[in-house]
Amino acid sequence: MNAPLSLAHLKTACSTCNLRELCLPVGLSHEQLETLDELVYTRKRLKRGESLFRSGDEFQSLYAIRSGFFKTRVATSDGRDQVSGFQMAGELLGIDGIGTDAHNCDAVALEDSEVCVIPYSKLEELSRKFEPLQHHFHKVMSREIVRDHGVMLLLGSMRAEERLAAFLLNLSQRFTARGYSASEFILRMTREEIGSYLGLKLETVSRTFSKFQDEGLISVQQKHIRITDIPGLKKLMGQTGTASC
Amino acid sequence: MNAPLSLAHLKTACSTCNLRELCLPVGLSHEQLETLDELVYTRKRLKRGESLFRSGDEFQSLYAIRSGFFKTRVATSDGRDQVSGFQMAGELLGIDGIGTDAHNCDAVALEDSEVCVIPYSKLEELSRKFEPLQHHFHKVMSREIVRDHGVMLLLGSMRAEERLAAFLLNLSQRFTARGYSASEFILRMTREEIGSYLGLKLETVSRTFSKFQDEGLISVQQKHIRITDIPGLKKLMGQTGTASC
DNA sequence: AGGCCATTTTGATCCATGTCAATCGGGCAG
DNA sequence: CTGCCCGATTGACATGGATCAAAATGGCCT
Repeated sequence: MNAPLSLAHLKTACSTCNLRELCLPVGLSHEQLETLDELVYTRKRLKRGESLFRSGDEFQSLYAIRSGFFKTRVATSDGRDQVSGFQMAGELLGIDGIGTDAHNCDAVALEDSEVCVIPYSKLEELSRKFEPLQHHFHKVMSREIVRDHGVMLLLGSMRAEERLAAFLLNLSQRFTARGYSASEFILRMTREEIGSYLGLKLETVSRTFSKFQDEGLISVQQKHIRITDIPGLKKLMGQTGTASC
Repeated sequence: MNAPLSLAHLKTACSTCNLRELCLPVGLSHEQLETLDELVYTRKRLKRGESLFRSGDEFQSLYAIRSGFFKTRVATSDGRDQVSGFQMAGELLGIDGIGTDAHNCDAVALEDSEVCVIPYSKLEELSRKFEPLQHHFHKVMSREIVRDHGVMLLLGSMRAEERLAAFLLNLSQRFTARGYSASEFILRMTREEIGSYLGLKLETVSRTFSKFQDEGLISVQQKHIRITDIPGLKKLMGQTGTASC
């Protein structure tokens, strides 16, 4: 009776999660990590297409992605909307809700996914007791702001080709950080969602992918992407590129 | 000898600052406020055109604007840059630096200004002891993220007229919150800076202002703006507009 | 007070991307 | 296995905003 219980505990523990180097616990010692384990009571599974939360929902928890892929989407009052980000394993969803106690965007699973539910009040409580957690949480929020500034830069001053190149390189880098191939991956989102994120129409995204292919930079087949010339893509966006996006 | 000292203290105290309803102390009781007073040791004055910090500078402190007007500016590695925001009294500068321990943008005074220097380590320390401060600081960061999403929406899906309308309405609202006129104000930034922020060229900004004037929505004379038809501007951006920008 | 230079305004033209439309292709349900 | 349907591709054309250019305005420094 003891063994199964501790096993169950093990399954939801940050201290044994293989994403701990990417997620909230990053940089904490093993002992510190165990303190964190009390943070996550529940997990939640979502099927492709399901929403984790929607704009207007009461804010209660943050969510750490354990597996899967999400998009977040913001909307204007007149019905237009736009993808504000794509999130993968180890990344945090829901921060937008803290400021107003209600979520300000929709988070939608783009494939079957699983998230760890982090009650926000608990996170605040723990991070008051526990300096490294506080510090790291602040860093996560700050980096989100810096990332957003990168997207603003992209939307405000880059041409379609540069936007797509930046987008692909960013995905590549994030896949690399997760131990996947830097040059070959499956796009979980549609051309329309990419376009929405990058401030382009889906036709422009499609055409630009084709153009990259003609130029030997990538090979595309529907959602399957292989980057064949990473330096070439980087050059396209004016050297080494921005840190974020 | 005692009196001058306490007077000097009074001058830098959050508890007596007339911006306390807009700044970090918002929503705190008077007693709680006095705890906050130990946060701000120094103020700093800047002349128009001076930088408060630059991208790459070591991150040490946040800055609360006491008076004046700032822009922040992010840059790509290939030299392009873009205004990422305009900040006025009561708003916080420097949050971008937390994530990497270095600033990621430049903050430039657009008029002679004064800021309160908030040592970040002190803020973390105090907000561990002091729950309402922690909570409010998190809210400030979260709202910054939501604001950025609003700008992304604007850059990604609005036309020039809508962007300008949103920009003017946002300024109007923020001036109102500070007790100034909602309909009449001085633009502290140039057309080029407005254009940079909104992803437009300065000529487009100028033309669109002229168009608004022809349509009776505003009257412009160089940097002096008077909004004569607020509902008209709102209608232009598809009803009541986004919360942020 | 005067003059200079930055900023703004306005005009003419161009081009990147949007729009509209048709076809194609692959994955999934039955 | 087959057909259907959603998403992707490609083409033709339209257009909003960029670009290039010139003139006007006003703030600021001497």
